[in-house]
Amino acid sequence: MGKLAHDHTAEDCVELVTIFQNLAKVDLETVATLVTHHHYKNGEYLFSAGDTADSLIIVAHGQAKVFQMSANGKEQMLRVLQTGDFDGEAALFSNSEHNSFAQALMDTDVCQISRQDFQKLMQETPEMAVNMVNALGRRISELEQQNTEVTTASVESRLASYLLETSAGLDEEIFTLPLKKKDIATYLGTTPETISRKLTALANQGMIQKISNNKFKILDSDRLMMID
Amino acid sequence: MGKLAHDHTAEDCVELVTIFQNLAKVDLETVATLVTHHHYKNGEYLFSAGDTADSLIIVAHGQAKVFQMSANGKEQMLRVLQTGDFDGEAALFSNSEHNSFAQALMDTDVCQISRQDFQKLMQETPEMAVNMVNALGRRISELEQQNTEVTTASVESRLASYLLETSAGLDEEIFTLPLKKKDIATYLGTTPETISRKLTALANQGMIQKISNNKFKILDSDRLMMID
DNA sequence: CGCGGAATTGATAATTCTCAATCAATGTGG
DNA sequence: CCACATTGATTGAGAATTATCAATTCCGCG
Repeated sequence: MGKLAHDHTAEDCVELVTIFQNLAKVDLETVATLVTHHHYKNGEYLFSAGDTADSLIIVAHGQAKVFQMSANGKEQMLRVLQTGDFDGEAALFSNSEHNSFAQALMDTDVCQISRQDFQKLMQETPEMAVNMVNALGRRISELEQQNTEVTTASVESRLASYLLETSAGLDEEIFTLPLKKKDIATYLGTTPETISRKLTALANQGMIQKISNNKFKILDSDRLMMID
Repeated sequence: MGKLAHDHTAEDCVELVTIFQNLAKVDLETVATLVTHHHYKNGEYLFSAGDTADSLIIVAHGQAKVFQMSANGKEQMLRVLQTGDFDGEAALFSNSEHNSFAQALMDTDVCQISRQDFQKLMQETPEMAVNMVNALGRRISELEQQNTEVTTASVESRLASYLLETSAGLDEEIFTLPLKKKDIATYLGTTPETISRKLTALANQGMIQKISNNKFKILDSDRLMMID
């Protein structure tokens, strides 16, 4: 019944993910038995709006975009789930449906725990609940930050922040944008055309370098931060 | 040492507040012993940026606005704490400073629990931690919703939503906006002038009625919801 | 090699901001 | 209780940013 020790994906789930950090070894083993994992190829859906939302979904490796569909059929980007990020909705509210979509942007490994198991886990492992509270708190800060930016800063400034965030934590000088311009646009609250123009503007001002369509190099991060 | 049974404010704290709901009677009594309470008059500050953030702050009665100060000295509204709402920052992250201000908008009663006590409470009362996770989850949903609106909808639409939210849950036909136009403006990501004009526009279209400067009446909530 | 989605570019329109002036409301001290 | 000061709200006119619509162009892929 138990997972094998060489089941790397299951290990990733409990090791990589912040909400499972600082847990006692026993608890980690418990978690491992409750977790199932799935693989998604680029473009496949982790879940869709209307699906029953009955489990916590954690990205063990890869990237997935989470977006909503508005009444007129337009996509609204919510966020990109990176390795270690999770989608909370399902685990938090009882018997709800997903109101958003999640789609893999590359080959992606996902861990899942059913809401029931997860709630029990929190009851039995307060450490775990505290971790969860911290993770949610961090997400709230992010969202408040993002809200402030959207209501305050110009598109050029928001785009600059986005480039800095996206490139952060990468060793590589040159980085690839995971999203299409259309998605970046709805994420930043603007249009693909404006993204195009502003990227060109930033390049002309010597702050970034366009390598290809979706590959860029940051040339002057200080100046990017100062925009607006 | 224990609180008296007639200490209404302390009771309010544990009874009104969602994160203390569904707790066993014993736990409620524990909570009551850990809580201190304070009263603030209109305009007084609950905390300021730079203050040590070492306790969870819960509004037992009244209203307070939470805002940040940008580099150039402009206020950016973050949210209005209503009765039962809390400011999490302090309780969640260790030894941090407040990066925002909270100011009472009317006579306001506040309950406080030190972070230390609150963390211990979560460890010992998993129910409590689960409540907290739920509360934070709800806040995340709100913020995501708000984000989507700001990036998607016109000012007129956002203002309409704001009016509907603000008036919701009030029996009274006529309601008073708790915030000054300046604050509503930064909250919605626009300017006081635009707020003024859009309110006039909504009134001209017969969707709302201006009673006075900050008193309004919703005439056609259906149409308000449909804007944009 | 050519098809098709994505990106770019251009021209124009719409929304919202900014700045400035005026007006209203609120509170204060004599 | 009134004149004055102060702060907030409104209105107008012009400017700026960004959206929209349309036309190419680019690029990956079968």
